[in-house]
Amino acid sequence: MKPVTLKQIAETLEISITTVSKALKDYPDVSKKTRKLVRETAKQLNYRPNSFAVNLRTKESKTIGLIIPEVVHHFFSTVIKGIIAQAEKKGYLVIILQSNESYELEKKQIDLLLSKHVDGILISLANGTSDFKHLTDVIDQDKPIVMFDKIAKIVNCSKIIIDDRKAAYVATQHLIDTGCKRIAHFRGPLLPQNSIDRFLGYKKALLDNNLPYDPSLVYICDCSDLSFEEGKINASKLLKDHNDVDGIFINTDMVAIGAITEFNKRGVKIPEDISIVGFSNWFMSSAITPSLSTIDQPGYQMGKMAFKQLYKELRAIKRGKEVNPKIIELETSLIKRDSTKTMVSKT
Amino acid sequence: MKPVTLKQIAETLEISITTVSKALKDYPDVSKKTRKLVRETAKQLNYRPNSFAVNLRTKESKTIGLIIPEVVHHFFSTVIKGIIAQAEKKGYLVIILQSNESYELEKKQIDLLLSKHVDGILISLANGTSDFKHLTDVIDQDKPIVMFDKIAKIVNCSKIIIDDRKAAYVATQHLIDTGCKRIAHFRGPLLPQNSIDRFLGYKKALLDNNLPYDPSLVYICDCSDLSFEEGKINASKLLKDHNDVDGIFINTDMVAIGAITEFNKRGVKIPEDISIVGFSNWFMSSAITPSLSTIDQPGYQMGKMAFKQLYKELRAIKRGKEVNPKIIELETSLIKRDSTKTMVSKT
DNA sequence: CGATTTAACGAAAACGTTTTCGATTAAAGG
DNA sequence: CCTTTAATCGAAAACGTTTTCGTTAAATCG
Repeated sequence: MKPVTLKQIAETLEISITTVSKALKDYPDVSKKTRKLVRETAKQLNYRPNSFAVNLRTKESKTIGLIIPEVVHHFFSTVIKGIIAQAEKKGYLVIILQSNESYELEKKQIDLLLSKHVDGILISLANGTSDFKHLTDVIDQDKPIVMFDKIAKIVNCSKIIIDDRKAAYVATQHLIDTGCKRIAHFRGPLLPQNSIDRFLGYKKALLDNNLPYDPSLVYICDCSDLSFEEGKINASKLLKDHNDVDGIFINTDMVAIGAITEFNKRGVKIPEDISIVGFSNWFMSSAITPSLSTIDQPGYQMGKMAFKQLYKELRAIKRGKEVNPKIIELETSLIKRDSTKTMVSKT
Repeated sequence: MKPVTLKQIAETLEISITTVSKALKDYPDVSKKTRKLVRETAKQLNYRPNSFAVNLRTKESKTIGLIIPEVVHHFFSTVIKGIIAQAEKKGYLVIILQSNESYELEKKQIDLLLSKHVDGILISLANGTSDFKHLTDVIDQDKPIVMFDKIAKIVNCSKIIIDDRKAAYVATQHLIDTGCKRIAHFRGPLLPQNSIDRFLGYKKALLDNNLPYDPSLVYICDCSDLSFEEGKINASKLLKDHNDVDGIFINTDMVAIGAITEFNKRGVKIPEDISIVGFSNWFMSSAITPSLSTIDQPGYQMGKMAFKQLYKELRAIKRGKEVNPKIIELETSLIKRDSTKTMVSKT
């Protein structure tokens, strides 16, 4: 029950292995008759090219690696879906690894992927990653790498992102437009770029509207798998520390929903007492009461674009051409729901 | 900048390729000195074994395939996480494919994985799959396959499951114990085994408690990505059709949460008017108000066990031993929350 | 009819590793 | 001093494919 090889086809047809190979790959120097004959017996014997041998010869595996901080996450799994779908279209398979937001793991996994000779790598950085040698190593090996969502500006490779700063600005501006005067921010961890950018967008919106920036109104959360809880905790803290806050821009929908849950429990009315804007447009944000205004973050498209860009570079490298990194910015949009409304009392 | 090979190490050390290979693989017939020497220069030159060549020689890729109906799904992504984590421990990589609940795609993907020569396959079946030749094909090729969650009883391979029937029975019994007399069921699609089993468990619990089984109380939902909406829709229908229902056992937490949202909106009190039990213990079920009683479905452990079993079979096959399929049943548990409470008015 | 082109095929090298088996040398034993 | 044994090493085949380059025979041309 050994798998069928070119050799066996060659033997049953009493021709050479070379001809069989050529026939199957539509080389011009093989007659129509033999070509047809080979094709038929190949199908009959259920021949499958041994991909190991093909890989060795062609030096490519038609496989890419994907490193993601956390698989169990609505946004990321949406990105994964986009990547897989697009890759499959082009005949590529995707090996997924999870960094668990750990720089050490991320490093090991890059190494693992390189040793498995994937053709390219897609990555969204771990929160803790602040050294980038493992990433430049990939580029040095002439393998394309493209980052998405959580990127490092300093690394010279293609990136698929959204304008977190602008989106955060829009979100905060919306709170201001609906009458909020004292706006808090539940931000993400300190390191990742997008968490920084969202904070900066928030800050800039305040200043542009002549509202004072008060650092004590900024709460940090890890955004780990406990982010729902973090939302509740920070909501409690906020109520205790600042009873004059009338709006919050929150780094993530899940944290926002935690906060809403807490506010609901405590009888704080949304948006009458406090308006809230989240981020990412998680589907639950339209389900909760009150429904959550948020920024739509196009995960599926991000995955799609990430692979498309990688594919471009894959082909460029194959042809020996130089690739010049591209930064693709995807559009976001503000989705207005019930957690923000223009209040007469506020205006 | 070509990658370093055994040959280059051999040349710089002026020994044979054979010895280099043996030194790196700790063969006994190589002296400590040369072993050390080889090791050092290998590290120095940053040698990585060419996995393509290794694959070709050893006939294994240390890679497994994973086919899942839908990646963007909390339960499944939890399973994925378990699989990846366990696989990484054993030095295996995971290629993920998504069947989109389509039998045709599933078939193609199995074929794709086989042609890529993965060492084994993990699969959770698409809802539409009712023919199993593509699966038995895998077994015929002497490659292990193990199913999880959505399985086909008829295929002779290992399976990691929960006792859906029992769990559904427990859930329904809990509704009865808390005083419900007329219990509806929002079930999943008609084909997949677990949706059938949950329905049967529901039915059996009714009959065992001398409650009549009324088919008109059973509502079907696709459990696609719209399941939240389905919950709302079915909740509305139920209110219109049967105003005497006092309990619902719902196939999935997400549908249940949709239903709760709808009931909340319409002023139907949970659990006073209607008690609800969901299924899977999605983390949002503890977040919603009222919090949802549900059945805990151990996704991470399921993924872990699935890979472990596959790994066992992988090793058995490698040693030429016969594998006898195993069916592993994971424990579930009823989690009582606020959507079910013993009501004086009901008892 | 001889010379040249064209069509069809095959031999063989190469990809980089693993592993078997034989060869060589030195140490041990008689 | 010769034979046996152990310790090191290397030659070579094999894995299955792709691709270059020759070779042969038939067809074309002047």
